[in-house]
Amino acid sequence: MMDYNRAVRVRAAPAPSGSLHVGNVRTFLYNWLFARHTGGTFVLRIEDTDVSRFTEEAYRAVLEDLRWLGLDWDEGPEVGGAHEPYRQSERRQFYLEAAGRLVGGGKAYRCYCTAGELKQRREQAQAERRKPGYDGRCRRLTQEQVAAFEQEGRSYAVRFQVPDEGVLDYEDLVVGKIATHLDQIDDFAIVRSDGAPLYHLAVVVDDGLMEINHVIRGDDLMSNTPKQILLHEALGNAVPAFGHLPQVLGPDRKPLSKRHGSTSITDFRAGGYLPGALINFLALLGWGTSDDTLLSRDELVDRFEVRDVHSSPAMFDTKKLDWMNGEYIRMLDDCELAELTQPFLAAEGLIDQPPSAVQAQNVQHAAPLIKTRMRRLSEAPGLVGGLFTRPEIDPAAAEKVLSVEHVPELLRRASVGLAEIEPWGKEQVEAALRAIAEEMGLKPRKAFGPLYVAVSGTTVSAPVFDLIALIGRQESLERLAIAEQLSRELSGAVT
RNA sequence: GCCCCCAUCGACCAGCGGCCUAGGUCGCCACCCUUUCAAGGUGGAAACACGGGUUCGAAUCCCGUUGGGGGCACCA
Repeated sequence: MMDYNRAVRVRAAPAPSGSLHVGNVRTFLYNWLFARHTGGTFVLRIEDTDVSRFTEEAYRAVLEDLRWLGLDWDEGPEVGGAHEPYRQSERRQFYLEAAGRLVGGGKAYRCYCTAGELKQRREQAQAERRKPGYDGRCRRLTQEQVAAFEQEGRSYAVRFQVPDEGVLDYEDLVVGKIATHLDQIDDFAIVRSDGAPLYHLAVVVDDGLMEINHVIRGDDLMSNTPKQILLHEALGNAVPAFGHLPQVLGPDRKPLSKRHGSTSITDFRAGGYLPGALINFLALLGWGTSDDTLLSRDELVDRFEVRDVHSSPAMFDTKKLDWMNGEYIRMLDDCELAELTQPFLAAEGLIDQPPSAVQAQNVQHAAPLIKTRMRRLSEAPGLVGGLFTRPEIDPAAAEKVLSVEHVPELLRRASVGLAEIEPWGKEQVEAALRAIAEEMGLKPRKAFGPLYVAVSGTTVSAPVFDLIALIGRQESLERLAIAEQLSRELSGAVT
């Protein structure tokens, strides 16, 4: 079927506009999987030709995101390679040289139309229901007209001359056979009138120079492909194979974008997602096998085939990601989980950064208690916050649980019971409290609910016997006292 | 307006002409377990967009319709 006798060379080509968007990450991931699966080379190239739009900070964010995700590149910024540099802003000479060759060879020409003229003609064309692209007028300029423009010092852009008719077709790696009528494509600009090389030129020159032989990218770029094939041919490059990935959709079935909320890697990281889970999830968006859904990086690499990638768009389903992230959290051992949880506790001010020895110890104890209860690391503070600081009692929980008639009595007895325990430990705490529940003839649910509120401030948290044991006798008794007081007020008022 | 792409449960994936009374996973519902909440276990509801062909036979191939998306820049 598909023949990879050439060593595969693919690239990720982000425009550095800050933390990466998950949609782009999926594209990069597929390239990466393809390279790793075939033993090929994964190149990272930064597409920052439009210098005014991009910052150094955004550039670093991109590298940082890729590293966090574990998508390592074989050639590119900071690792080097045979085709340096890997930032387009530093490769201008190559583009200009290529543009010169194209003009010299009669494959491209100077266009003296101004932005204003172009805009006006475009609008007129649209008004007349004609296609809005460039009309090719500067192609037919006479010697005299050119001389006149040059005389008045008018600046020019460089346009690629596209054949007026004919059909260009290619076999798309994921979509299949694609045919384009060349009359649909107008003479597109490859160098701006201020001398800045444009996207199409830069991409084609770089893909040629870097010997990229498989271009896998979003299908929003699909209609660019004929243009780029034409450019490759004009430049004498080996034309790479192209594959176009469908968009990742938001819950409203529109392409996923900022307005859907958190879509950048930074957001997911801050939201408590693990890179492995995100990778696993993204890989399955548009590609998959029937049997397994939890796939390690190696398994993904092993099974991934570009030809199995879907040509239909997929929706980004946060629910499934959350579930999967929970699965990945459960695969962590307690030490790893404690380590990963620390920043989230610190962010809530529950522990110091770095944590004190006691705090670190407590986080370690907390890990097994929260492991099965979390889908995202950011949920840790809500589950075990009470371990580090005395929580506010949630009014709703108090109203619901503490206002019940038997509760003051229950909490008082619990205090007495806990005061007498010797030695202090989880088993003893549990035994004592269960004994009290039995004495009072209370079902576990009724008996322990108020304890949760007293200790955690809410009815939802890590198991309460563990919490009490970890918090210690002194602090536990104080919290019980506070809750008992509140309970007296509430139950008195209510009944 | 013109060009291009897409179409299986709510979602993701399996299905490559008979094994499909359409399978798995998430989510949802119910039950079990249970100190809350989870996790775990068991079971359940839930889809081939529509219309024509081709074929002995179509979710699978072809053509239309409808619906969705993308593109038509001196952005990338």
